[in-house]
Amino acid sequence: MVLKIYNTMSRKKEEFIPVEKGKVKMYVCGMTVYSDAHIGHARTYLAFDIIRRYLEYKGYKVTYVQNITDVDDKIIAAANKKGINPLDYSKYFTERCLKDLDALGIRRADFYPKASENINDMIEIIQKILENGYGYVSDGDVYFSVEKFKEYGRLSRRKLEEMKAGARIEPTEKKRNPLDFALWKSAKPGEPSWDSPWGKGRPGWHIECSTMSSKYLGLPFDIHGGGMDLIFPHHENEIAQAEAATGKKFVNYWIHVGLLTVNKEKMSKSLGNIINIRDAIKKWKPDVIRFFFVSNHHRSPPDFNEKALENAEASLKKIYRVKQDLEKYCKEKHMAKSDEKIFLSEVKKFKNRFEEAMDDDFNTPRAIAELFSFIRIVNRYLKNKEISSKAAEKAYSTLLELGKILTLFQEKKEETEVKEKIEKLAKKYGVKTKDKIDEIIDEILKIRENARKNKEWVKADAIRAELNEIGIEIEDTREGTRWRKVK
RNA sequence: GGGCGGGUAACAAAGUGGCUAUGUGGCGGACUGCAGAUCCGCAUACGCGGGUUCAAAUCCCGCCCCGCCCUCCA
Repeated sequence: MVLKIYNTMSRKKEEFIPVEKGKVKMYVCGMTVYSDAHIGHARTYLAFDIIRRYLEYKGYKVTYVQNITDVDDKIIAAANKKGINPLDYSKYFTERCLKDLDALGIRRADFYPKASENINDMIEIIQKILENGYGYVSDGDVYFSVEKFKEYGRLSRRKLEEMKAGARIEPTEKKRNPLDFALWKSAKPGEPSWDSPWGKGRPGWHIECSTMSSKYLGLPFDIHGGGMDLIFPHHENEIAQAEAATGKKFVNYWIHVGLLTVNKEKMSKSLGNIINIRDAIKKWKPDVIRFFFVSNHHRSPPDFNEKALENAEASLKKIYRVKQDLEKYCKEKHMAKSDEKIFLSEVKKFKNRFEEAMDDDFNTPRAIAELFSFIRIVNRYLKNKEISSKAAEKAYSTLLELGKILTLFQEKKEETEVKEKIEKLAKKYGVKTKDKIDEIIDEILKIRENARKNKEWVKADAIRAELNEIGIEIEDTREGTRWRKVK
């Protein structure tokens, strides 16, 4: 099966062919670290985490680089305001932001190069740009001359003349063309600065990505990504710089993810509606937030709102239930009632359809739809106990394998916490505590079973409610009471 | 003003020139002390107006509306 990726450069889905067979090199624009990571960051980095997971699933060896912008106007402003050294300030937030993403269950990239640690490489690239005639020095600053780069505007589909017309850019005497952008900024008091052939200063924003991506991945590399908002000017400028300096093609596939809104509004500082990851996970579990994002296609803009998250939570529960049911079924040593070839072919079919969806520009909502269709089939077979435990295991392993691509099933069970609560409950009902949680639960259910036999409904219902509270779902069936852990 | 992307049932969200998307919610049924889960079935769609076609929500044209970018931004 062929993987197709929607390439912003061509605005088409293209067959994916890596530069080097069996390997994928991807670079995603990372965070500017001056405050906590927010759910917009989460949306983007989760999307690329899943892209990376799927590429790995397809057998590619993926090298994933994400930069850290730790030298920047906003960082300097924020740090100076608090009287902290800007580099210390950004160092603090680098750790914090990465931990925020950890907390959400987003896998870390392979490399996190920092702007402040790659200044020399940036200077070299700027020198090459100057040597090749694409830039100029102006009073300690260095600028890129957009008119010299004939391809300028190709990614964002803009023409230089049109941009000038509607530009809101302040004309600067230092720039020859208002659209020229800074490669190097001369030092101002209170700013971190480095020595350069043009005097003390610091790099412009765009140059770090051109530099670090080519340094870590070589040119051209396969995938470059980021939020939609970065198409212009950031990515446009990155292309100009990298190609002007090296004469090589920069990137083969550009992937841009849709920007998140909150209650249909853009998330921005001015609206004051930025939701930090830290705050979001107080209200919603990480897996719920992840599932919400995965239910949206990466290129469309998801809207973060109460109802949508509740939906995600309910849907997720359904997935956890089959997982638990399959686990139990496998342990119960069932024999096949009839030919289970059909069931096994359904498992295979699910895998194929899932891959088909993911091969189509990483279409996670479609993959989820296939997942739910599969769940219905599994439930049907489980209900009638038609299949052997071995066949169930096949379904189970497939569910886990594919689910993990969508970042499902990665939550560590909060075993100790649950155990404590169960033990408390056991004590209440005079059940002797045992080593295994499962056994304690079984004991408690015996108490409840007795109550039910005596038609002590209040007591029986109370036990059920209490277990539910802990996350244990109770189900009375003809063959007795079953239970499962639901997060 | 220029560029880009959208408008799908109660909500969320895919997709597609004719064949059930999917999940949550709703309704009915099986099951059941109740509840829940599960299964079976049902209902509610494709912004508006034209056109092409045997057939369009899907293609074309026009219109309306929304969002994003053009300034730091994932």
